[in-house]
Amino acid sequence: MSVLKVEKKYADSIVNLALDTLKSNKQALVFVNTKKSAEKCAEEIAKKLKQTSKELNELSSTALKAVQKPTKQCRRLSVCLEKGIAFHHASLHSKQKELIESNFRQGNIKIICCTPTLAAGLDLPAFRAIIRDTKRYTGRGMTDIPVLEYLQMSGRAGRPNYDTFGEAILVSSSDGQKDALTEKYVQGEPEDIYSKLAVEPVLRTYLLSLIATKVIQTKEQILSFFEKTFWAFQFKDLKKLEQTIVRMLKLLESWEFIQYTDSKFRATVLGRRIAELYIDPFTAHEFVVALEKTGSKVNALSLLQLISNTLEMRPLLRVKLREYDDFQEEIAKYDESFITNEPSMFDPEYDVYLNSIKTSFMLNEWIEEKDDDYLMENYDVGPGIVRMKIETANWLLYALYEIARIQQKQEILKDIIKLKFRLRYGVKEELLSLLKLKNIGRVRARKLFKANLKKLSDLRKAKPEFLTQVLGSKKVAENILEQVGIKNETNNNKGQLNNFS
DNA sequence: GGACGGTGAAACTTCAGGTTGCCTC
DNA sequence: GAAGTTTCACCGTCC
Repeated sequence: MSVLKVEKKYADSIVNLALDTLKSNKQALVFVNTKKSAEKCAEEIAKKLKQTSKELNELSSTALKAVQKPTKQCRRLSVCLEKGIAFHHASLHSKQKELIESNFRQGNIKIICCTPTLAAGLDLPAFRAIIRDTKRYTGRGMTDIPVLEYLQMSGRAGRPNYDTFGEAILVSSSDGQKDALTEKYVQGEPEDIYSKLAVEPVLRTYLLSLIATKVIQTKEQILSFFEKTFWAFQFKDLKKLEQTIVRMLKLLESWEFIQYTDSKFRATVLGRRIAELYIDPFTAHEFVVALEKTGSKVNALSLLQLISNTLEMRPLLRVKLREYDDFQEEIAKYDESFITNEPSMFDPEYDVYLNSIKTSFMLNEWIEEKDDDYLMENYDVGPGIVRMKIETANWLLYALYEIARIQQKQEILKDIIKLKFRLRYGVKEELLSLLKLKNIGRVRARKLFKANLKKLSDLRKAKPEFLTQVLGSKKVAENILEQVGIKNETNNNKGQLNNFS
């Protein structure tokens, strides 16, 4: 085995490795364990570099403009990109992530400092994979990452079409640690894979799904089906397995998602729909209970908190220590809005409840048209996470809509649809009618509204020059006029247009 | 004496991630 | 566990 010599110009060995990689005109991925570390690491490397280019300047400014109002995260990224260095983690806007990935493939970006996002799935090979951290925070303090994950990361080294080999570098801080890391990761065996079927949310979801699709109907069929799974193979204790399944079946029955008649389990109408929606039956049950409770007294925040308090929305935004008192006060203030039961302050679930409140507040600010910069400053949440939460929330709202429809809760349906639209576009209710137009999002709609163009009929009467001035683009203005013009002529979708306003 | 500002050490706080899932209302 | 952030004690300066 040959020894790699790297010039120790700086105290930071990652910086040295990065510079060495650049010197040999290669690319590297640096894996670290927090988002903050990824950003810091990229900055440290970028600081040591002088050269930049026209392409990089353009890249830097494109990344900065990925969202309407750049966040501090966007600015940091932009500075790094000027030197051909990037960081990559889940908080980045998907546009920025794609930009980084494609420019790394093209060779414009030389080094990416990243969290494990880039380790799995995405095919983004580099000559070097530098693994700085092998420990990560997991609820119970710092723990070693699994060997499997180390293999994922080191597997990024070596580009099939460019290099005949690659280098995976595991960084240690002492000789003692070096030996321990070598033994555990380099020479160690990956962990066994465990079935996830035993996890209750997964089990109850599949159980309901199998019954709903009539794959299994009798108790015997159900047991024999699960006996053939990997879970049973691993778990071995069939008696206990049976107990768990029976308990789940009782639960699904008590929630009225399945019925037991003529020795057969059958899904109810509601149960079948829930299986199709693919949400956790527990979440569905929470929704059913909430709908029973509310009547028609709901607002956007009520619904947002209801869906935020589900397993599907996790991981939730975390209430930080210094925010603790604030959020407790907020709960008291908005108490009437919240449909879900507040756990006791001594209940371990209480923190989760507070987190659900924070998450729903963030989403509520989004539909009050707060921008990414504001959300970053006030909720410490990046554009990428915001979009992810919105998408999940949208899916859950659709599920809630379907459950409300089946349960004949007509009065709430309109509220849910309205909220879905507001969430998707991030707007107040007053903009909804303008959003029916293509090429009009939250920003342009707000511009139009401010210019007193509040309805489609206002747009029809507007002068093209004025519209151009308001929107700042002649092309968009013409396009909008065309859209309202066409709608005017066909004259058959007035009902649809007014549906949500 | 007291307000103010700078400094560094101690104390405190925080920490990864789309498994995919729905449909266009 | 380690990096980043806040708090706090201490000191010197100025009014």
